[in-house]
Amino acid sequence: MEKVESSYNANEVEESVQEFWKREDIYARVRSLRRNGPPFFFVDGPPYTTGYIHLGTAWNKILKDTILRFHRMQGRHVLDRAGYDMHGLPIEVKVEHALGFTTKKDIEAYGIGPFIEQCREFALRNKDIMSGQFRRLGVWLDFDNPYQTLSREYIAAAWWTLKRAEEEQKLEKGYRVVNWCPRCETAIADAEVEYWEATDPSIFVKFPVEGKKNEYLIIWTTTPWTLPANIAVAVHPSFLYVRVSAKKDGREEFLWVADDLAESVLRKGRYQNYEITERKVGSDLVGLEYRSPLEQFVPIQKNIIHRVVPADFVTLENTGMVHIAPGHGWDDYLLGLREHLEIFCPVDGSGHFTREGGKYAGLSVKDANPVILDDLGASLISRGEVVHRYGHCWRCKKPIIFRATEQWFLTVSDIREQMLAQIAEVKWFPEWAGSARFHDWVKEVRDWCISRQRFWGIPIPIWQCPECHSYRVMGSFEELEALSGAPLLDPHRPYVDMVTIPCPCGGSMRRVEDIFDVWFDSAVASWATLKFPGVREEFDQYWPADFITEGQDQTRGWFYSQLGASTIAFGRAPYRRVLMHGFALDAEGRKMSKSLGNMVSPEEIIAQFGADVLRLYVLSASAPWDDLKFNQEGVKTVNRTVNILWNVYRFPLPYMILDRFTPVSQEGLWDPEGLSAIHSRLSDEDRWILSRINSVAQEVEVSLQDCQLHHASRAILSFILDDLSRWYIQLIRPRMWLEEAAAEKEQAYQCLYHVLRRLLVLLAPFAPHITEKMYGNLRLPAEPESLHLQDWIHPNERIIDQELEGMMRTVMAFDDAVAAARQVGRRKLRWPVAECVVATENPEVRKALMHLHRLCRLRANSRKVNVSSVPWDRIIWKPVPVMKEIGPVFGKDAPRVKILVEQAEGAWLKKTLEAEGHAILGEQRYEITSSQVTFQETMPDNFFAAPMKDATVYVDCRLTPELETEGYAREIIRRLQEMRRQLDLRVEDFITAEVTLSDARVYALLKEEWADLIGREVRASIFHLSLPPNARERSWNLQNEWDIEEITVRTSVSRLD
RNA sequence: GGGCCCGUAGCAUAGCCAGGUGGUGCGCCCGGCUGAUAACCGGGAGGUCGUGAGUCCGAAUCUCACCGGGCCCA
Repeated sequence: MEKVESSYNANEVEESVQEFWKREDIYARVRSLRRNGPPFFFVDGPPYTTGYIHLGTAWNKILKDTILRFHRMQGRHVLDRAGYDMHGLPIEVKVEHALGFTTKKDIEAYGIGPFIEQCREFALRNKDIMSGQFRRLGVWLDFDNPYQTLSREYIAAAWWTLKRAEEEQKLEKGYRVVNWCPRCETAIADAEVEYWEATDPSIFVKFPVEGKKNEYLIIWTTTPWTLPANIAVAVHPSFLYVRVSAKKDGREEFLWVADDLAESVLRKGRYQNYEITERKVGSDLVGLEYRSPLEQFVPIQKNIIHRVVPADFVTLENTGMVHIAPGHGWDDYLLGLREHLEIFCPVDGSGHFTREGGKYAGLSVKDANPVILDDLGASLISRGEVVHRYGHCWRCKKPIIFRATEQWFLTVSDIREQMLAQIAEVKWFPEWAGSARFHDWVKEVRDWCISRQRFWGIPIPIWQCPECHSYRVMGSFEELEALSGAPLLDPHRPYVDMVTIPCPCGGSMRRVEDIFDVWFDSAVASWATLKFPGVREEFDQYWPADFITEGQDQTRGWFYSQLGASTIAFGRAPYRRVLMHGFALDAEGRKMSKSLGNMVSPEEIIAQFGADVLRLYVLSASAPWDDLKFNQEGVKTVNRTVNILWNVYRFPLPYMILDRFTPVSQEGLWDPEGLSAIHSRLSDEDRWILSRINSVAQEVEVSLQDCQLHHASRAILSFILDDLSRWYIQLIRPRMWLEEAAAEKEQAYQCLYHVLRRLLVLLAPFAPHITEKMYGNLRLPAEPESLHLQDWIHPNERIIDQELEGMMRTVMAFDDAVAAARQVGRRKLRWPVAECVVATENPEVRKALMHLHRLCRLRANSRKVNVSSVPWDRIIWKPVPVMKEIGPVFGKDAPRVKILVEQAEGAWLKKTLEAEGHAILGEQRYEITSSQVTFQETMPDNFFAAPMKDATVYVDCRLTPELETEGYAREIIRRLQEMRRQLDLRVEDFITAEVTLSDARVYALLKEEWADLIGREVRASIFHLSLPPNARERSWNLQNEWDIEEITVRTSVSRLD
């Protein structure tokens, strides 16, 4: 053990600890220590390699690290491989930007090979940056050997999984409407669409009914560019529709529209008046044919037979008639299949009209909008704008469109029920994350479009013959190499695209050009991280995962993608327990985002307070599943508590070292059970703190098992602050100062050491640096070098004494009340008082105060602490006449009665009235009743009161010469100690000192009994107490003059060598 | 528009599932302590428990509606 001179400096402590971990390879040693323990298979949700971490990312890893450290200490062999998500559009977009590209054509011109090399380099570089940031948080995952979605072994797992899907007949090629990003020129999954408000045209258009003059169907749309692809109009079969005759600009028209909406539609179209000429339910309109208003601009439209079709999804909004373009909408597409409509999609991958788009060919859909509006001419009966939520590509943030294209799907809608059943098998924290939230999401799943028309990703291992159109799925590189007869050097594009397979039909199979949706990458993480299918043993031994934890946004993301892929491949969920955590928000409860400029960087907080404080803050500030509102004050508060912990730790060290203290040990190892032999001989406060540390251990253990990290961390923080620092340390300080060897001092050392060692174990998962630093200094030479090589210590329930803890709570309350009463009586705590009386009717309070009498006297600095029943018999009850009652009863005698009441003996009168309801006063024998008197409680002179729970505390603040003397003595001692400190003396140094008093009376009081004691207390070998004329003239190291209760005191101190 | 979660003093939170005087921390004001000291302790003020209705003898807690925030979806 060594003294710790400096106060807590987070970065100094943490840097030295991290350096120590690195130098001694502690993480590897911990892994090797737990190698043979029961396995705990954790899968790290892979962060995307953006190159920076934000508060939410930090929180995520801190949660993981704390839980994993807890399990390691319990002896579990924790599989803790970190993971990174390294493919996909965000990186492509970054690289495109760096190269100044705007379209896919630019990339193709540049060359896919060089392009993906840049992507790879970007991902690898950022992975390393992020690993460094995670390490600085104290996170112990295997960052030296993370799973990486771009690695060969990882890609092998993805290929294997697709083959499994094919075997299970869950892989399907389909011509379907998908979310499409025109900028990225690729399909994107439902999970990749972000919705926010956007302004679009809002138009009402009339479609001429075939064979009728001036008769029209009216539809509404926000996407004019889909009108060239219109095939049908949908009506609700049971809605009522009307044909109205309306006039505009003198011309009569017949318009079909839903009955309830007719008026608003006609007003929008500025029709002067209208008249209903016919009514029909929707089903009777079905089959009605109409023509496209754009047929002169889109020739193909002339050949299409447009008709009215029924659909349940039609609502009574706008016109009640819905424009259907099966090539441009999901509902439209499904309806098209059912009604055998043509799937017409005249828009290409970049969002431009094809030749089929007629006049609009070459225009982007956005640019086509105004042209189409012009071309509609009189068919456009109203145009406006609408602000609505619209989908955008979550990678490039551009608005998406819907396009019917050929894509590859996993038909997860087939296994919906199976997935729902698996969700119920998983243990969710909190429970509703699974039973409500995830369940509701999976209930609605559609088939998963896994193909993307991009470059940087896992190539989809499907080879197809351009001649006979048959295709084969490659389940492994070996399979491909065997069939193609060529080695596969890199499974990425463009290298893999060069590999061809001979087709039985005589053709040459080529790979389809698509890559996987990146969600498919991470979906296979739980087996890819075990190097499955390349290696089989670990998978058999560990899979499925014991635990994963991610943010609530991952419900639709990783929780789902893993479940889908795993249910297909293995028929079950790939995880057993899932903690869904919240989002990091700013102090106003808003989402942190770059555009709002309210991002909090973990690095800033670490620079100021250190990683341990950040960890404890995020873990204690809110329940893991609630959103975390970041609050700087909260961080400061945690920092204060950590600082106190440091002070609590360094305070006893000088004394322990001075006394050559050695903790109880067995074979050189500290013995956690070592105090049991002397437990019954320990003082109350010792047994209490031992009980408390076990109670806290119990709470921490139970809370951690239940993912209640906030409860666990708060219990520890409050133990440090309230129990250890504010109470136990204060109580045992006098014992530490004893000069001679004494059992009570030794016991205080033992107990404090025990509590600190236990606390370190509890706190290690939460704050791994500071605890490691403290452990390094407290450990015995034969013990492991690192705290993290120690086992978790389970609470010892035999040591927990609920009754004692309850009694101590009462004493703490008493302590507060005494301080309050003293404050009223203006008597400082340093000045002893003669007596404290606690008036109570609560037997528990009485028992606590009697039982812990010594502590009460010590804390109150009182000669006596007595317990009384209520009312305290020295309370003076001053009778106060109630004239409103007395007046009417006694009439003109009232003044006389008033005086009699005021002069009556209060205690007697109160007791009599309470017992009999009336009392007789004076020679005239006036009969007084309860309602005519109230009693004012007054205390004996010099007593001051303060309330505590179920009791009142009375403190006698009167000074006697004896008390006064001690008070002055304490004041002088304190100032001499202050001077020792100013001189920077060590605890063991001796001094010579002189105290000169301006007041002869006080001098006389002190001289007699206190001079020696003052000298001893301040470790003065030579000590003089004097009056001014007698002060010795000599030179001192330090001289001070003080004003103590109106007496001038000169103190002089020199160090004695 | 739908699902889930959250809304308690200036700020952050406990209590809510199993209804019965609303706790705690920070900040603020006042005081104290000083052999942990660029620390620490006590006291005080401060609350329509988002709003409104309902159930009940009794609602922060249960129910419904609405408002605000978050995540997800359409």
